[in-house]
Amino acid sequence: MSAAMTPVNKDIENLLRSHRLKRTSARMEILSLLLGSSHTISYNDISDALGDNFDKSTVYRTLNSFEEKGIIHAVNDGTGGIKYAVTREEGREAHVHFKCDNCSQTYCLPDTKIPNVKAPRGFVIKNSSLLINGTCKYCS
Amino acid sequence: MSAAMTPVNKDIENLLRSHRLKRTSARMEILSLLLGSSHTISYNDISDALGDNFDKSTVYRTLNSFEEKGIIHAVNDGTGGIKYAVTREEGREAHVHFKCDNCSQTYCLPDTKIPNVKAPRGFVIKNSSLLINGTCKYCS
DNA sequence: AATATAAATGCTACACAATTGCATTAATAA
DNA sequence: TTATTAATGCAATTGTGTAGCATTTATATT
Ligand SMILES: [Mn+2]
Ligand SMILES: [Mn+2]
Ligand SMILES: [Zn+2]
Ligand SMILES: [Zn+2]
Repeated sequence: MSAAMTPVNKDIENLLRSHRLKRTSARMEILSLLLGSSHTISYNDISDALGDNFDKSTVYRTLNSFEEKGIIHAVNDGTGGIKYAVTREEGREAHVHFKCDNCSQTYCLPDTKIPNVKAPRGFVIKNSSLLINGTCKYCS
Repeated sequence: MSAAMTPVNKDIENLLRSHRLKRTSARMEILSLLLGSSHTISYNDISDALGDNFDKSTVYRTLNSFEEKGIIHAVNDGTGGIKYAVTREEGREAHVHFKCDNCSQTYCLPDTKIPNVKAPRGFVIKNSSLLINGTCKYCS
């Protein structure tokens, strides 16, 4: 409570304030996890990392709030259960996600954009998501 | 039971026999639904169409059998719950799926192939799935 | 046609992800 | 400091899918 605030904490507070979200410890800790992760994380990852400090519904509601505000985005890698990652500048455009068959982590590839495809007559494209499976750079 | 067999039923029987699956009424009816559908269908679609003639586990197991044999393929359109479609000749290659925001049906686009993407160094691609959202040709 | 065998089915229970209503508590504004 | 509003915890509930096991059925064999 009285310890000097780390820059990271300041960043998180600003992020919350800029989206008009109250600064609660659940949000601070969950957002901190998300910001510090190189890959997408699930409810279970959060639950494991934070113990049972927060109720399941709080965690899910927190993730939903972040997503509504655009702070994070959801990734469905087909393993049942949604994963999330912070949306960084380069990743605002629709980017590819990569699921490693070996370590089963799912990564944002913010610089790998989804190519345009031409749908058949009558199909109007709004947006698209591309999931790649394979071996990630840490496993190959 | 004694009515003349329709050609469609013969097709279905042959399909089952060619994959060494026993001809049961669950399989006949579920495969008939799948063959007759222009879009992917879910467990719930099957359950609605067939009433409670078949147990939930039978339906799921039937779908899993069909998928293992390659008769159908699974599509995850992010709505929670897997959908299935018969794999037709043109669709054996990885093709795009289209989820309509209006009618919320999900379609195979067997002629729209998934473009190759170049992943960052170290990421080895095995396969990929591309889901497009928008308005389908029946809704536009 | 009767029988044997292996597979499919129905039932029940369970697993897991996620959501909801509601009373309580905490964060911010005034 | 108080009032207001939003967030939280808890318990129950929903939704999707799986699993064990006794029973039934499809098919091959006699
Ligand atoms: Mn991403
Ligand atoms: Mn398809
Ligand atoms: Zn990996
Ligand atoms: Zn439509």
